[in-house]
Amino acid sequence: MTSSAEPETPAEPESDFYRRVWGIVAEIPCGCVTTYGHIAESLGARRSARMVGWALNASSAMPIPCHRVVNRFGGLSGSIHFGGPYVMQDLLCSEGISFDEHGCVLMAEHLWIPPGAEEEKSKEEVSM
DNA sequence: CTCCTGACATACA
DNA sequence: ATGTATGCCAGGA
Repeated sequence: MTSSAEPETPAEPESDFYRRVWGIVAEIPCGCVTTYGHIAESLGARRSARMVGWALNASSAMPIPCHRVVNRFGGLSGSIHFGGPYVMQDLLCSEGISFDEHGCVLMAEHLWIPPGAEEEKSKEEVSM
């Protein structure tokens, strides 16, 4: 290797923010789903929940289970960009995830919280 | 170069 | 409780 070649980062395709999102989404266990807010919160930017969605948009060419990322309502938001919400339902269904009458994921049964987000929260109840 | 939109969430009125 | 407005950052027109 050339001595002046960086070990990595030949050219950051996207912001580190994106990679962070992909890292978390990629950590989502099978049969579980997470929400934009929780991902953003684990990143320390709960206000940037939008950016999380953008990161997923850029992850179209990445091994990121976007179908495991749902909105606060448990609805498959990214399903639209996948070419069909039914495609995702079948995908999630194959992972053992169930849906309700509205076609939303049963977050109460499959909601997964990324590591770090749990520590950040619980700050409003501590002031007891 | 500038403005708006965009796969959401939260806060305030 | 509902609705409107804003925030985040980046990409597209």
